[in-house]
Amino acid sequence: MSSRRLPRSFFSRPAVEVAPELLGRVLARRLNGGTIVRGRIVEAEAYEPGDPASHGFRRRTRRNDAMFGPPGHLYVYFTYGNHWMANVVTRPSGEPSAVLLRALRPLEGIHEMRRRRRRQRVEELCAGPGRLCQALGIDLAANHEDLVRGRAVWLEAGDAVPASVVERGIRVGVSVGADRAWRFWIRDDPYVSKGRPGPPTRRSRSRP
DNA sequence: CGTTGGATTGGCT
DNA sequence: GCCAATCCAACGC
Repeated sequence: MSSRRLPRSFFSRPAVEVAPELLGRVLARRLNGGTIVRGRIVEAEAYEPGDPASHGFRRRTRRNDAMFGPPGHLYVYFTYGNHWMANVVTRPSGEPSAVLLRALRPLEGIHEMRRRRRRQRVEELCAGPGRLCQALGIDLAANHEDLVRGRAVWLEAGDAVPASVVERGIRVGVSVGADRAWRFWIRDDPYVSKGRPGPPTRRSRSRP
C-alpha cells in the first residue's frame, strides 16, 4: 500500500471519474498534538457542474467557495445543525465540482477515533459522511486545506481497487438529481454507510 | 426579515 | 421505522 500522495493531476478531472478512483485511497489527518488518524475510502459520491443536487449549482457563496477553487483541496460544510461533511474538490478552478467522502475503513488512530466518536465498534467509527468527519476531527478549520501539499490533512495513493469490485447507484439524501447514479462504493465492504439512497424521509414540520 | 429544509445521526417506539 | 436535534444558506416577500 503506497503512502505517497495523489498528485494534483489526479483531481483535475470530472468528479464522476475521480470518485470511483478514490476508493481504496487513504485519507490521512494529523490532529493537534501530532496524532495521525487514517482511513481507507470505501464510499464516495460525485457532484458536478450543472448538477441540481450540488452546492455549486447556484452562484458562488462564502459556503461553497472551495468548490469553485483549485482541485485537490478540501471542501467542508456544515448541515442539519450538527454535522460536518468533507469533500475533495475536482476539475480546474471555476468549474464547481467535488466528491463527498461518505465512508472509511479505519486504519490508524482507532483509539482516537473511538474517543471522538464515543462509539466502540470499528464499523460505526467512519461509516457515514458526518461520522468520518467527527472521527478525524474535520471541521470548518479544514475547509480549503490542500490535500496535495498540506500537513493537516492529505490523500495517500493507497491501493486503487479494480473496477470489477466498484458498485454504483443513486446518491444518498438528495431530492433532485436522483437520475444520476453517482454514488460509488466497494462491493460487500462492511465499512460502507447504511444511508438509504434517494431523497431523505420527510420530517414533521410541527413546531412547539 | 421570516420561513423552509437540508449531500445526517442516534435514540426511541 | 419514526422523528428530534440544531444551525444556517437559500429564497420569498
